[in-house]
Amino acid sequence: MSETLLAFFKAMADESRLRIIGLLAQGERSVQELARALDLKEPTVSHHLAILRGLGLLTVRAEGTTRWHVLDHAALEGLSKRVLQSATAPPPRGADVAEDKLLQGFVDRDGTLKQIPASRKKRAAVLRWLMRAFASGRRYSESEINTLLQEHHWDSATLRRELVGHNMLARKDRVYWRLPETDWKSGSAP
Amino acid sequence: MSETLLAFFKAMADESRLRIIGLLAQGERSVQELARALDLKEPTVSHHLAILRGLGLLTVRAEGTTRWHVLDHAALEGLSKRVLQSATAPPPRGADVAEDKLLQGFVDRDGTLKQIPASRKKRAAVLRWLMRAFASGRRYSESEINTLLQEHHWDSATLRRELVGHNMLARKDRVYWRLPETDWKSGSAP
DNA sequence: CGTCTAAATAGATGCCTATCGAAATGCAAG
DNA sequence: CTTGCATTTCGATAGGCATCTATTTAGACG
Repeated sequence: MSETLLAFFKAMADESRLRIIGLLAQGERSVQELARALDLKEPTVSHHLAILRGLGLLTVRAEGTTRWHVLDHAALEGLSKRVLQSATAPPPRGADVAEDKLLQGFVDRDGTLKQIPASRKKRAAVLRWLMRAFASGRRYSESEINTLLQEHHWDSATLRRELVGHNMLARKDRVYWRLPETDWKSGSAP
Repeated sequence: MSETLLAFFKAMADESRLRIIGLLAQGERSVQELARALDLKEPTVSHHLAILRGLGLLTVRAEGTTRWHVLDHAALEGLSKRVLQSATAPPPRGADVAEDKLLQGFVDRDGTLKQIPASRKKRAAVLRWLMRAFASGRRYSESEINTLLQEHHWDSATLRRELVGHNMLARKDRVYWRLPETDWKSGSAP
């Protein structure tokens, strides 16, 4: 998934390949034609075409010894849409593998917390996930905290109390801040 | 325009920067935090942040000596949309500067030919633009020609005849092919 | 002003890859 | 089978860029 993202951007991050895409969007072209149009040698063009083929962006048709390449508009559009969606997606879930499955039960794909888990262990996992919204070293007002939490669940007050109870957030006066992750184990039950 | 496109893809074509974007999508982070999270040195992170700032993707807030960076979601989404639109756009008009203005009067943004120009000079310009759909060296059946032309105008028959009359397409039996551009000047009136 | 910390800049190094020439492959035609 | 052409594969080179160390700038605090 994420590999495709990187691969896609790397493929598009080259001027020659962008120009090739432009030409192949207009119609079929042979390697020769492309080489002449771009002022490159055939091996170079072949190299670029291989990369674009690897992403499934091209359709090839052999006619004798020459190969006619053309852009697969649908493939490009599809790939782009998927890439953009994941690139501009709202707060993504963690890269952890262990917790991820657990979270999928309680967190919607758009980042909405469907329900606050009753089980202490599961609740802790969800709270850890919520902590991704808070940077360490920064101080937050209570209203800031609520705004951030409400993006995931309506009951920001409960979540805020839970976070403090699990030693993930600390509070003094009306100011909150993130505690180091090493403290999170020794939570006193709320 | 096209520079922005390349710059955007180059900026996104790096794993470290993608991870930085991921982190800054969740909330504010300092350079230190990012360096620790990514296992990189501060100068490296600083370098990446400068590139992302250059594209206007980040918002920075100074607090003492530390700078809190955060992703500007709107900017990313806007840039992405624009980039994708131009990357997946239908048959683009020429890179010529001279003809381009002329074409804008007859060709819609989506590539539809609104009207076949009556003036011979303007008609020739439009026909030249249509020829971008045809590769040299390839042979086309009449139905292929019609299919390609109908993407731009319903009256493919007239367009086909005009293209032959202007020495842009040649015809023998029922097969058509593109003529070299040097022939296009000496058109015998249809 | 001197010191401490956070970040930016400068300069050096190493990896990745776009590009090329040369050689190999594949296909068509005599 | 041999010849010829279009393309791919191979190996080498060079330029770009991510990353590092070392240094400089800038703010906070006494």
